[in-house]
Amino acid sequence: MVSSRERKVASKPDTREEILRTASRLLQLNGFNGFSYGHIAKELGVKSAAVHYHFPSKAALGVALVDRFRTRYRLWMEDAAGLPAADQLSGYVAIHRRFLERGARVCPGGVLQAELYAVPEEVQASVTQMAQEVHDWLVEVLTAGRASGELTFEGPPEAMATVVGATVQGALQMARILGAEQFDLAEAQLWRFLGVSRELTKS
Amino acid sequence: MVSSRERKVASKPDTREEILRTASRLLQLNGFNGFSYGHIAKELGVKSAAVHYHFPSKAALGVALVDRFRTRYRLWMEDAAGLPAADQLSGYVAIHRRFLERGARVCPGGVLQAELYAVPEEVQASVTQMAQEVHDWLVEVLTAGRASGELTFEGPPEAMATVVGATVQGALQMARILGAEQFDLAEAQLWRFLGVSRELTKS
DNA sequence: GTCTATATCCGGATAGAC
DNA sequence: GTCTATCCGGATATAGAC
Repeated sequence: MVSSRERKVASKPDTREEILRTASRLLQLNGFNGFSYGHIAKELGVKSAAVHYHFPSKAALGVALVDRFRTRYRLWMEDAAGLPAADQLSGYVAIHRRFLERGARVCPGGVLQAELYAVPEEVQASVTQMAQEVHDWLVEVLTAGRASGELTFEGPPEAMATVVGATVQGALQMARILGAEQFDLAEAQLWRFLGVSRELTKS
Repeated sequence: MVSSRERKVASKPDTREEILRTASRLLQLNGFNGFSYGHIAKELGVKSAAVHYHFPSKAALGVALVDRFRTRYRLWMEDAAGLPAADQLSGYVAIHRRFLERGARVCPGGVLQAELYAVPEEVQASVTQMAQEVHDWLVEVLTAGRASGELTFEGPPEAMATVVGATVQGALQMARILGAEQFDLAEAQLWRFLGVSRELTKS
């Protein structure tokens, strides 16, 4: 699927992609207002003007970051669509736990929500869409999971979705201070509330 | 409060205090890196140099903000110490819901955790202490509450504390995007998990 | 305590050479 | 595509007058 035209001859694996990866890491660590073109450029060994070439404005960069994350998310959801509800939820948690493992990062969506009114409007719009999509997905999975008998939680799926999403986001941020174990504790607790014995669905 | 001009000349209730209140509001709305001396000064109708007089550096201002919040918290905890566990937890949630009501703000502690590595070290230290204190308090209340039979949740109090804290923080941030109702849904769900019928402890 | 003025630096952004 | 050079504005911070 890779066109023959764009084979990178050894040491030139697409600067644009590297920018996105670096920026993504910085976003997860420091927040949107906690990194700059200069930071990205320095890490990549280029000048900030080069970054501007690929992303004219920081708003554009922010939107690209969110949309990239959003796309991956959607692909993953489609991929996991057939699985049991518990497995889908397990994957959802695992995705977030990975942020933690990669050096105390937090979810890009979460940190952008926290500083929502301090980021460009275009970015706000993208974040809003992503958050809504993820929330809808959670509601869906929880609804189906309970209908099929896989899950046995109480209360409306809508409320449960908010608790699951908020717990994951919040625990991720909290884990930086209280330690990574807190995230695992929170996860274990969620499984109890969902009526799932975790050992069974360990991925 | 009223549309009539505020006579700031007549009533002079400590500029320092007004700075803290304004900065606190901006912090809750935009995050630590989302406001400046200039913003504070403009809102108060003074120059930024005046703000520097009261708080020499932004780190100092940040620490003052956190410590002020921390102190209030501690006083409130002492105050509520005698109450039933459900009432204490209810108050805890209410404190946070108030942020929401005051114009889609989030918890200062929460937003600082989100951008933790992008704030001055002194501020990080204060935030860490506050978060630890609140967490310890939650564990205590939950432990005592279950021991007394008031609460009937499953799992270790430690894990439940993380879920409660994370849910509140996360739901607050999420409510900006998904709507304030989400916070209430999450709260209701928490009460279910705690085995408390919410109507009884409505404050 | 607050002001004016200023120093310094940084961040976002653009123009044009290579 | 990346560089050098540069502009602009904003942010932190300080000095000294009032």
